[in-house]
Amino acid sequence: MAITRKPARKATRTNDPERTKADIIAVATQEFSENGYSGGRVDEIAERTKTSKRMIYYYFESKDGLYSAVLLEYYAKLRGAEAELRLEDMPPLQAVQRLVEFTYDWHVDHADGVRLVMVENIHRARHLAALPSIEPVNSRLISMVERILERGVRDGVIRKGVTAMDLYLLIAAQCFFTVSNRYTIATIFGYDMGSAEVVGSHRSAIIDSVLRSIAA
Amino acid sequence: MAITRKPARKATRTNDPERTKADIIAVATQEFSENGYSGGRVDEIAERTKTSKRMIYYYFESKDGLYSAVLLEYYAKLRGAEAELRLEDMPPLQAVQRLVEFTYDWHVDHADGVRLVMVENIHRARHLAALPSIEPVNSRLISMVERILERGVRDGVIRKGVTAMDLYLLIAAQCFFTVSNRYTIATIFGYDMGSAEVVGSHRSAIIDSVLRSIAA
DNA sequence: CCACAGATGAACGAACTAGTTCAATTTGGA
DNA sequence: TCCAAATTGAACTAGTTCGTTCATCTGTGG
Repeated sequence: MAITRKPARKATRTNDPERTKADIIAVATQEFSENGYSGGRVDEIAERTKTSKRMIYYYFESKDGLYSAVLLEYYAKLRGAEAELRLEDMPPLQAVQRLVEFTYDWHVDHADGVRLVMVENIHRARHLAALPSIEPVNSRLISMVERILERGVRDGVIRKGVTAMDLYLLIAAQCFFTVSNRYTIATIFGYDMGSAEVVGSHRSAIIDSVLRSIAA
Repeated sequence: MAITRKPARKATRTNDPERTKADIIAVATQEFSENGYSGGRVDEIAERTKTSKRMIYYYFESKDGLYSAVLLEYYAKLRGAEAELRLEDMPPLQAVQRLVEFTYDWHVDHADGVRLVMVENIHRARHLAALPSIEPVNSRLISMVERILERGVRDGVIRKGVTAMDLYLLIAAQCFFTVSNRYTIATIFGYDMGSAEVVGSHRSAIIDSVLRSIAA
């Protein structure tokens, strides 16, 4: 009798822990990226959630635990997106260009994630360091870039002496900065890196710069 | 009798408002850059200062006012350092290289300032925007870069089509990111951008990349 | 030499915030 | 059907934090 007690209603309206957890994390991501870790309010998160503060502590134990869950979720999403890029199958220069395009678009589309990473750096990556299995997964990206560089050098289209880390930092710095420092740049120079025209021209400028930097 | 009452002692030991203010700002800079705006504790600043909390509110009115003063001080220092660069007198490419070197070294040496700018961006430059006379002063830097580019194009050593903003962002992004994301990069990739060897090689890599990007 | 404005210190309070307590409800298995 | 475990809600608390109050001190102009 338990199965079809209220067939007209939804099958499971209450007691949906996964959905509840996901909802909490989504709201918390917004709150922490907007106000930082210390500035983020648990009560505020609770209020904007479909559930209550009690649930936050039930599932995540503490503010710290919730914040860590938010970070983990963010990096999991990023890893997932990167994994879908099949750069190994492309010609070296095209692979690099694709990586720049992806990285640029991804940062622009995930401003809250960028802010989260800023917050985490202010805290000296304290929470991130406590998370299990972060380094090995992301090191795959570096070896992927390494293989692209090797192929490029062999084909004579990429110059020797460029390390994978150099190239990755070159790309990441440009893409990250575009989003991370958007507001101070806009205030100081009156230059809005988020406006439609700038996004277009700046994106090409970065691609151009990266390709020129590694060209044979 | 007032002038030489205690010649053996210091002339003015107490009641030195300028010194007190400077002391407060120095301590506050550390506190805010370490813990963010919300995470920064006024009581903690007061305790580490030679003076008391009462003085903080006496001179700066509020936590907000103190934070704004810290920001203003930081940008004043940066402006001062930039003004001392006499790039106009140098050959174009040498001027660009000098600007990169200066910007890199300056960010590495002012990690607390970099953190402050991150904090300000998380708050969408709210405090910076409220500060008077920020934009005009810093726009001078852009026109300086513009003149270098013009000379470079005229001399045939810099390619056409590079805007001053593109070049400045290229430089600033690399130098800023090196310091701003040091901790997450170290945690995720096991690559310490603050270590002695990396600082050397990474600095050259950035100079190289910038020069290649603008070369004719 | 003295009054007065500027500068300073200690203690206090009102508001906020992370985390808890106590109790109720729902679910699924025996 | 019934019980134990999972899930949820409302009110509460202990500790913190910004900002203030009240009283005092310091240097200088008249």
